[in-house]
Amino acid sequence: MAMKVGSAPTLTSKSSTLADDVFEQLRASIVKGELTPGSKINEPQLSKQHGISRGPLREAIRRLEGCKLVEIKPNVGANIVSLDIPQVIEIYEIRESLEGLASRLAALNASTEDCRKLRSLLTEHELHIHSQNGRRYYQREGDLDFHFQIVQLSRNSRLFDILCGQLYHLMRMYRVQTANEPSRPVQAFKEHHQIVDAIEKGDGELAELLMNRHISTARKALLARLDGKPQTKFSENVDAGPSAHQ
Amino acid sequence: MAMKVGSAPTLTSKSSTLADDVFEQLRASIVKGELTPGSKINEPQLSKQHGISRGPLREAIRRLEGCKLVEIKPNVGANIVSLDIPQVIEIYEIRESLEGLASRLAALNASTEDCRKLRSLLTEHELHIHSQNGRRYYQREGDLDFHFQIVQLSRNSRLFDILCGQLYHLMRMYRVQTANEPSRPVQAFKEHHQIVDAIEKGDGELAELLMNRHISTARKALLARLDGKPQTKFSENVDAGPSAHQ
DNA sequence: CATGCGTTTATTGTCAACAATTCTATTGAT
DNA sequence: ATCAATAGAATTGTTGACAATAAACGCATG
Repeated sequence: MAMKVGSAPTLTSKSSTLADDVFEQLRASIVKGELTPGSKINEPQLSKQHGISRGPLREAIRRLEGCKLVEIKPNVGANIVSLDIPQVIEIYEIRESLEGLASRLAALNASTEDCRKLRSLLTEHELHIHSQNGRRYYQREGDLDFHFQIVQLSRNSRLFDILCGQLYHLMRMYRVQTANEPSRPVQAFKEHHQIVDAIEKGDGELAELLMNRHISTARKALLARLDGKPQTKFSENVDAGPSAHQ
Repeated sequence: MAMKVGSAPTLTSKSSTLADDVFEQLRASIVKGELTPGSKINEPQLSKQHGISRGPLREAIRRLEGCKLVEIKPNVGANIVSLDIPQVIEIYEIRESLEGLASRLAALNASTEDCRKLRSLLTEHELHIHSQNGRRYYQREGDLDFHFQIVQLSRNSRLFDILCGQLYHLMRMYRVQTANEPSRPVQAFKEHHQIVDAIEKGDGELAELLMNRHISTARKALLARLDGKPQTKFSENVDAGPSAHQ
């Protein structure tokens, strides 16, 4: 089996509980697609793989349920969630509203130093836009990194929880599922800069409007694809076979 | 009869697990204020009170954590969340965005039958607005019932989860804490009707605008109170004394 | 009298075993 | 051969006990 499921937070870490550790590991595995969407969670198997008992594992699963990464049916078990396009569109609708709000608040709160960091993040992304190998990675993660920063600047902790604690993980998961890098990198990059422009000026309403448009564009692209391929359900292999990889 | 969000599932209920049952009970207790905000959760005590073991109880607590109704610190325990005014303002900001979205979507989706139900709900509320005893109840629960219906009509399941699964419970909790019925019942009532007007016409943008204003008004009222009383932290008695209620 | 330290107690974290339910597959009948 | 019923296996739900950590207490000491 793969020894290193999540990265390495295992340095004499005492202050965290087993349930919390395995929760983060499982969340990473789900988002990366190592746990295939739609597949069933086998508690005895998973507990053995992670070297823990079923007690903490079940608590971790309950946390995953809270993040909407698994769905639990009583007396049946938990399944890794599988997003279809209509559901992703729902998420985009919510992102549109909430990140618009975040941008407006960010424009009111951001210091000049904050804006400088945003710019540097964007210029860093620009370096990777035209390199082919960096393209795949930075178009996926980098985009969400930018949005992550905006949400932080809003200084609304609950807004942060909803977006960064739930929706962004689902977005990453979806993008890994479909191997879907944003289809319009250079245009999105320009829009990011325009949003920072508005934030820099402290123009909250403009920042909100631009962010709304920015996300709305992506949503409409997805909607167009939905009309094209009427029924695209990912990962029909709802199999949790033992030792799928080895 | 107004549909309740999570009412009695106790009819020969076989298909639910102990953890789920006690989760709903605890959520109700927290929202009603029977479990005082800020107080600590004692697992042995609670498990005895509910006649279950600590295993399912801990799973229930983990679900409560997902709803942001308790906060868990490793090796220390879980505390009932205590909302101060800035946090409630954060929630209002999010509601403003999300319920605006919900109203816009509702305007696109609502059938004439849906609108009729909305109207009947409002007329039912009107009956109770002028009766003194009904005032307290319907101004609290009735208001959220209306918003609940709007969210349902949006047909965005994830939006429903966020608002009705998290934020509304926190709102109820806060209103119970402060014994705070909305301060402007008749004006709010009018605004509700205007929102239904817009939904009936299928005017999504207007519905969104009106809902935004509607919630923004409440938020600003809260903000004014914040400036008046600079530091209002509810329930300073962060005590988990034995038999706190009796 | 306050303070720091060691002990005691209580609570949380974890585990392994048991009970209850669901899934699977074999058997038998039509 | 198809379907139903049933027996078996596997998985989930639940429990009580044990270990580890944090809180509470007493005591000695400066």
